[in-house]
Amino acid sequence: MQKQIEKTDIVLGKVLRKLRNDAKLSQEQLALDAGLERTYISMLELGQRTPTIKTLIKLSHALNIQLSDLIKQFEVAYKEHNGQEINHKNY
Amino acid sequence: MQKQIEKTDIVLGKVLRKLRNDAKLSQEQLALDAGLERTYISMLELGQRTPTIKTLIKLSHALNIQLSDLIKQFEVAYKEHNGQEINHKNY
DNA sequence: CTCATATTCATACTATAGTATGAAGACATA
DNA sequence: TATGTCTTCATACTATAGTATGAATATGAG
Repeated sequence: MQKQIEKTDIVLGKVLRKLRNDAKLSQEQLALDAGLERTYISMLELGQRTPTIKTLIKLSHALNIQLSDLIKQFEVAYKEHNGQEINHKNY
Repeated sequence: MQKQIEKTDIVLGKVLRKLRNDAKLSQEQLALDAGLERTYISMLELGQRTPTIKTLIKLSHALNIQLSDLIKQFEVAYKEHNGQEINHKNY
């Protein structure tokens, strides 16, 4: 019985990856800017970790975005993800 | 050297308490609705814990509010808290 | 192909989020 | 005083967030 990966984590990971790509940062650079670990960024983007609000604040700073905007994008992506599930394979 | 309580946690705790009072819920009722522990709600409101985004989602559902709205209120409260620090003792 | 950079995987570890229980304090109301 | 409801405190525990290191895999440029 391996660790269950939850949809919220998957969706959040995708949002974070998009924001990082938009900012043209590597995972390593983002990790440095946010004061986090290289591999932890990877795990977050893969939906294998659930960040605390403090970690999200660090990330939003490093990504030069408001935390509430990050969360808004998460909410939107979460709804879209729901709709997709009916007809698409998600990968 | 006791555990350092951080401002983000203090501010978030105050926001959560206000939202709960507005919703006219006891800590115990909110805990039940959100699927969390009675005492954990207390610790959150006292700024002694840093919730994950998953926990915040549970709380926002139980409080019948959008997560992004909760976060917005946090951001506003955080700025207000900054302003106060210059002239007031904060308690 | 080679070389460099970016990302993922594996593993082990430390710090802290969140559970669980009970008792102590606070604050009303009778 | 007493009784009930709500909140905090104390303590111990389990689950998981986040660190740390190195190697494996992927991707892209020359």
